[in-house]
Amino acid sequence: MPAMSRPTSKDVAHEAGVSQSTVSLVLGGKWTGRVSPATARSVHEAAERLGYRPNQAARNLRLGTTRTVLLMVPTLTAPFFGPVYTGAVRVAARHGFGVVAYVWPDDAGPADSPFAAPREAIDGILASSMAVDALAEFRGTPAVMLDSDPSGTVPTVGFGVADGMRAIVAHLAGLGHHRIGHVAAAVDQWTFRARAHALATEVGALPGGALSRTTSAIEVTSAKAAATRLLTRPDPPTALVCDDDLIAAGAYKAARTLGLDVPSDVSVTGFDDVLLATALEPELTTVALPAEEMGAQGMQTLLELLDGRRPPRRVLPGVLKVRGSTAPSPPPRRAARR
Amino acid sequence: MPAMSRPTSKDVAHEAGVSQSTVSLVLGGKWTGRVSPATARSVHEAAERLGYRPNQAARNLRLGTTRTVLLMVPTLTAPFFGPVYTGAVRVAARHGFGVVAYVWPDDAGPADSPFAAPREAIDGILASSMAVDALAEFRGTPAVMLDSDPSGTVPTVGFGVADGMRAIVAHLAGLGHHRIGHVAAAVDQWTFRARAHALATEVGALPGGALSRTTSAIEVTSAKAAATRLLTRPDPPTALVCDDDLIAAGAYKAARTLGLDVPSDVSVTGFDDVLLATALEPELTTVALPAEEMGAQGMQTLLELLDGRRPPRRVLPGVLKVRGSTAPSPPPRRAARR
DNA sequence: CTGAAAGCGCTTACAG
DNA sequence: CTGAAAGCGCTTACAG
Repeated sequence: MPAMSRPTSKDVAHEAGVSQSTVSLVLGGKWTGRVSPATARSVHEAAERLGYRPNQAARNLRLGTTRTVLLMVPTLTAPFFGPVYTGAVRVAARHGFGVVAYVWPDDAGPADSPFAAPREAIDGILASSMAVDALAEFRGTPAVMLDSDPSGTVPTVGFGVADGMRAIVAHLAGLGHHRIGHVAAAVDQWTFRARAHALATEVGALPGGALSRTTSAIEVTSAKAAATRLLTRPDPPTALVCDDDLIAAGAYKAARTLGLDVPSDVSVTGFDDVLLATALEPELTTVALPAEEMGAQGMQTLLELLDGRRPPRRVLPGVLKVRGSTAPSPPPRRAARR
Repeated sequence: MPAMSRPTSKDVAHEAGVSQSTVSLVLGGKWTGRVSPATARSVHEAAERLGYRPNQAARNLRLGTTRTVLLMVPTLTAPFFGPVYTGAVRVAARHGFGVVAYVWPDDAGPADSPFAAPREAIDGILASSMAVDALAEFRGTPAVMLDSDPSGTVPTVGFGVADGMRAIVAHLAGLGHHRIGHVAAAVDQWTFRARAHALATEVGALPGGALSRTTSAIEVTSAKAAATRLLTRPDPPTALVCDDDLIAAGAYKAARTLGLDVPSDVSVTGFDDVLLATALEPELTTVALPAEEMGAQGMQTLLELLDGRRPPRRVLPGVLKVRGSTAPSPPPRRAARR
């Protein structure tokens, strides 16, 4: 045979001397009692010989389903999304679904063509940490939003972010802190707005509570600068509450550069509990967010949705991990000098 | 209209009072000069009204292409793969391709069904950090391997891993180190075998060079234990070469627990230069691997392959980043006590 | 136990 | 400028 294209089920049928239907039945595993074992074997052999693999596009078209779910995330560079994916895959696999990750928005832009391939050949969408309007162009596709604004009509799985902040403030207050600095993530996501709101509320309710606030990119250099701003104020905070573990790492650097010890001069807390949290010295007090569980429950929710059910809104509690970066508030001191 | 399924181009045609072909032409953007502007407008309006979105499966079947590439990675939890994805997307977007990430092997297992959906409805595969046989079940699909054994027949894009190790050893030797400990990653990947081999060769070529070696999972606790083993030997190394930045973080912890200062008592190096490297104190001397560039060049290579060309093998140099974790070798000392 | 036929929803020559 | 028809490669009733 000369250079030829990929074999189809027709080729297999011809090779095995049977009809296309028989090939489909056999290869689809639905042949017992309908096709003789001998025929089945010869079909398998023919398929093997030809290196046949079914065309998914045809299959999807015929079946009207892809058994594939798209996990839409704003970035794959944050350590948070790996576990989310892993959790989603775990439950998807049990139901014969595949999960594929997709970063949105991407550089391709929607202007290119209204036919953006990977976004459509799917049965459902799991969208993590996005604004609701991200789903606008997917209307009609069943979707579940993760770690996002729960006020919309789309089912969500969220974290108990406010409770997490509450736990941090309670912990800090118990150590005698009441001048708190918030190094907030300069990222326009619901979760960070919720964190800021909860923190402000909690510190406001604290006797003598004083909150200072600045924002930072989720990145060490920027976080160091931001923390430095807070720490060099006239009446500096004794504890820095950071929106993310990576920001906390920047706060450590700021403190050290200013000659302050973590935690005896200044306490630092993070959020997420990624690998970095225990790689740091001292290990970081932070709120662990069950990212993998979020992926799992998100997929669970999506599966229920695809099943025609009305899944409940789910909220996963964050867990405060007290480690070495928080300690009793030091006696009042002057502002550190740069 | 009662509860109905998703509209098709036929529905749009009917709504606009034109034929299916006209709808396809208009919505595909190939209408100028072939369809009157008025007709085109009414098609667009009808499509809008109905919330029409084309069925990708049908489109893919008809066109025989998906303009989608699968990025296969062993995990999404390692910080390395985010940039690889990002780089791949960057060049894919320029060519109208989408990129979708897929972790393999996954829990689904191949036993479930020979028809694994997401793996097939694609034009090509970018497989990162995998054994060659990972591609076995994808035979026929154009593929490029990243950071993998280059000895096979599949085109590859790799890192100059050996040169990176060479640079590390040269740097360390220049500081007077010759007793080197290798905290190797206990991961069966080509890149780590290449690192081990290069390091052994380089240290072997060093006057008085002595290499000790142990392995560790790519994870802080395991790395700490591994580094401790090396550091508590009778004639301990003065420098620890770690296969990964995260392992280096564990080495820091081991040193501190043993009362050793990094870098004055023991130098530590990493590999990769992920965010963590500069979050640590002292900042980590490591070899930066251009992960994003690998993704970009990998996609470039795949595009060439899809184009029927025979792309060259590409190698990207690692760059030694000298930071605070390496210093001149200390005078000989006794083994540290646990 | 096996085959012929229809049809999933597109796109693209081909006619007119 | 517009439409009717074929066909991409499957799967699934339906006949026999």
